[in-house]
Amino acid sequence: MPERKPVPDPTLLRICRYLRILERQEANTISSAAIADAAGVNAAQVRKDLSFFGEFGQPGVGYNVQHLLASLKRMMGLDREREVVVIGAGALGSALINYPGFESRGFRIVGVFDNNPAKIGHRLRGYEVMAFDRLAEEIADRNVSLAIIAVPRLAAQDVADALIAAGVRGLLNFAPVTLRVPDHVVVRTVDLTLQLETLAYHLGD
Amino acid sequence: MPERKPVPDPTLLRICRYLRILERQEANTISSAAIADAAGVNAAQVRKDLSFFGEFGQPGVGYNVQHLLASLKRMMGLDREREVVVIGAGALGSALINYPGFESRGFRIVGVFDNNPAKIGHRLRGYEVMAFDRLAEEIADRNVSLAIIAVPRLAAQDVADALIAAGVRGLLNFAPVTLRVPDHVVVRTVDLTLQLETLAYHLGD
DNA sequence: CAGTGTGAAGCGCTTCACAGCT
DNA sequence: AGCTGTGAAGCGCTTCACACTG
Repeated sequence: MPERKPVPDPTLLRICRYLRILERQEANTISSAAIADAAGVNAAQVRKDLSFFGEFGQPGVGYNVQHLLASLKRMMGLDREREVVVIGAGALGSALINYPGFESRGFRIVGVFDNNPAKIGHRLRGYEVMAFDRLAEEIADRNVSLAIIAVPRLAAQDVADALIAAGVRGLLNFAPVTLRVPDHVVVRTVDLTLQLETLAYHLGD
Repeated sequence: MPERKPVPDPTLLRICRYLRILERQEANTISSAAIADAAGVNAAQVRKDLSFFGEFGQPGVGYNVQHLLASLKRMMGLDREREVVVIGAGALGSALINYPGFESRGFRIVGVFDNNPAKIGHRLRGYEVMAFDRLAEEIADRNVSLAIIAVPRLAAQDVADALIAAGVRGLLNFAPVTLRVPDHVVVRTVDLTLQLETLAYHLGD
């Protein structure tokens, strides 16, 4: 039996933050109020979020940290390793390749691709940079379902199309463009400049 | 007369995306439907978003691209340069320093800081890496109001505190932690792993 | 007529408030 | 008493629908 109601996206993002908080926790038990405080949200929000996945707490006591952690990881699909490929071996791709947060959360980078002949074949932080024409092969061989797109804006849609054709079902896109993908593919776009721009707005003049 | 109603945050983010779309536009005129299509949103949404800042369109015709572009840039506070400092000269900070999207949108990096003695004094992509103890001085001298935090999680809050004490009012935070800041400071946290984790959820098994 | 601007309806997330459990 | 789980209220963003305009 899968989940009854679709889980709101904001809830998913917060759950991941709760995971971080739980991992840093020393005590055996934690209350929704404590999680909420650490995450900067309302305590009812925390309980509501958790309720999408089941009942984990003990009234009058709180949540067992280890139990909650394990349960949430499983529900979020984070209880196993996942293979990821990175497309684009420029400055950003290079930084992402050994971003510690990926490995430590079970995302294993199994391939780095670029179409710049000057980069192909060379090693980048321990990974051999491969040409685009090996994309489909590697993705199929290694059962990759997630990809990180760190290529220039104009190349992003083509790269996305190729990845999807090769069987990738989730894209983390760093190019400042709205990618068109079929329904069965999920895209998250992280636009680094966008965030700075909204900060500029809030500064006023 | 400033804005009447507070502009919703989702609207601000979308307006920035509309800016991108308008910049790539060749025609003189564009309709809300065309903008909406390019941005992947509803046309009414586009019109409503724009209406927070004024009336820019001509019924039966659409919007004058150049006029709308200039108006939105002004309203978003993006019609001038802004000085930014980057804290953390690791892989991520290094990638951000010459991320082309920043410069091209008027964000000028005027200082790079790190507390690693092995890095201080060295040049990184054209910038001299400075020690933390020069933070306050540089920020004051150069009238910096925005900062990018690209340091490890445990250092992020201290760095934020120092930046705020030095007068910075906007923080773009890449550390996976909820920063505590006073009301007059705005924080945007970009958590790279978070996005990947929600993708894992959507993959199902 | 094609397309904007907007009041009003719709919808979904957040917060409240409290019953119920330990 | 303390804290969870949740129906219901609250609130804000999104979408609709249409009067209005060139």
